[in-house]
Amino acid sequence: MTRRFLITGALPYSNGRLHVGHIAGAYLPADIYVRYLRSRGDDVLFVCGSDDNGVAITLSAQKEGLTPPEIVAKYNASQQRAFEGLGIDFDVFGGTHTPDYVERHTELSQEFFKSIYDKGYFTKRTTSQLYDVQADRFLPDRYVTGTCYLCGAEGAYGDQCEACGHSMDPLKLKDPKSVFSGTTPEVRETTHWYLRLDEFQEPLAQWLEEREGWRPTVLNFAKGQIKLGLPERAMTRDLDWGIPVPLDDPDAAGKVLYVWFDAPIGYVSFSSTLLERQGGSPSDYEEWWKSPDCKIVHFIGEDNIVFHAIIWPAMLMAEGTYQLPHQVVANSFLNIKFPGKDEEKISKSRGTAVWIEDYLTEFDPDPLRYYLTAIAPENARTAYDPDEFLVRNDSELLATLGNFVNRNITFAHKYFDGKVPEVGARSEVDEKLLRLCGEQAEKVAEQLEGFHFKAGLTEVMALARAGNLYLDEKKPWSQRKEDLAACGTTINVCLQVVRALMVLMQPFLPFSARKCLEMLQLDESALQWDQATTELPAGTALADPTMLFKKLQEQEKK
RNA sequence: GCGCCCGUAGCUCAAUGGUUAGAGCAGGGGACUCAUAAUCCCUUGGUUGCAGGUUCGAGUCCUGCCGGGCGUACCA
Repeated sequence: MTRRFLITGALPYSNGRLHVGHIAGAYLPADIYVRYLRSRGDDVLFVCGSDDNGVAITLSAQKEGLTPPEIVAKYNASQQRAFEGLGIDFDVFGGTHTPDYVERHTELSQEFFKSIYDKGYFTKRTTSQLYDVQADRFLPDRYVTGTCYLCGAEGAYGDQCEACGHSMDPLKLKDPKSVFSGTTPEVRETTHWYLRLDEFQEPLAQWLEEREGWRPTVLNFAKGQIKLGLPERAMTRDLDWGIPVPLDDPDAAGKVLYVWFDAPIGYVSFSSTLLERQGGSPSDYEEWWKSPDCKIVHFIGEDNIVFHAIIWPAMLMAEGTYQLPHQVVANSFLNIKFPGKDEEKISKSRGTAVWIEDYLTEFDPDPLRYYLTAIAPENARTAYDPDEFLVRNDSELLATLGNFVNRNITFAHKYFDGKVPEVGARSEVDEKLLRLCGEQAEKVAEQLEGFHFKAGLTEVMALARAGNLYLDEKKPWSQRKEDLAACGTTINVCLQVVRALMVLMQPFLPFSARKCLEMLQLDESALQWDQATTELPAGTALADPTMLFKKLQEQEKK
């Protein structure tokens, strides 16, 4: 029976380019999973897009001398280039304030909000907040500085004093200044709508308790937050950039939805836009989002756990007609280790990032996909090391996998007229290796079904290693001189392994799998998972060998 | 300060409380030559951060300590 999956990648904020951390965290594992599912014949919708709303967009825009729509367009395009270059192949890459998507997004977000509103899960509340008269805007806590009223340190932020670590009430800060204009803000009253998360504390706790197969990091964090208690959270903001609050109430005038309220709805609205574009009805998204036979899997980074494992499910519970996520897969952050320096966090401002667009000017996508999967921060933080990237490309990816494919294709060309040689009587050694293809296919599948991408990749490499070992045992370069038929059998068996490897590597290394496909002169359907053990007939003509991977380290001559 | 997470070989990572803690890479030695000097075999390497405790049995559970990280801008 065909399974159905709706897979999402966390919406990247459209005020910056993508770096290796983004990819390792959410998008690469999501893409691997999707490619795997598709090769199994499952029905998959793979959805992503940029997160275009919120105060940070307006600030970034200001900083770059652009309008919000301009900065959104700029980075949405940049991100799409990066994804495309890496072969991260979404069915749709929308944007919550991007032309072609914003209309549907607005509509669905407002509907969603109103639905929760009608059910009484919002509290309308008026509070005092600091207001920057000159900049004509309310100040988020983080955008106020002043003197800490607890320790007296200067430069405390409205949400926290970095000197003593205490959280701050921005209204109590001494000598407050707006980060925007530097002027002294005044206190004004403002009204917002707060989501009553407390109403969902019990249902959420219960729901999380029943989750199976979730990573402990996700569950522990979410359960811990719930145990601390879920305060009401304002779901509206005083801002002129975003989705207007859809209420007739005069207090709602000029206000927008909190960016984290509308962002996850982007998954839904992009789905809707996509399905309509494919000739369906805009409401077709309900077959994915509201049908229990479809499994929804969110891939995110660790900073998103609170939203995807608590707030978004709470929103869904409040709205009432959607199903809850089947899985929330979160990776930890990826640190970076530059030569001669200590491991450190990826930081845009300190320039300690490896940008995807930069990477792609120099290297092919698959080596990065390989390396980022091999070091994926699935359980704990790991570090990206540019030198190690080169080493692992040369000594693992190229030497073990690429070389195995290459030596067999080349051998067939040299001694068997560029064709798959006839297979004679197979020995137990031959049979064992052929069996291993199926066994490894099962192991890889099992790991991927459980979201263990790193372990899955290890099993792919294990097959390549077994192939190399087999070659060394059979020594076809010697067999050739003594018994050409036996030699043919050996190469035939190896080419079966090449075919299996092609199928198994496809989710991880799609570009290289395609090269294999071309060398074996097979069509697309050969990449289906169950084709891993389909025998490549003797006599099949092979295309000229092409290198799957390039050597990247400087060769020290000698 | 408080809360949470983490600490396993030089590096990246594994080990439902159950034999002697395992792989890959890197290092050392050897074999081979089809292949991108790739491959294959052998090998070095660990007081599982430290100290206690529970248990027939602890890398795994508990307590304390040390170290790092997160909770806090840019950020997955």
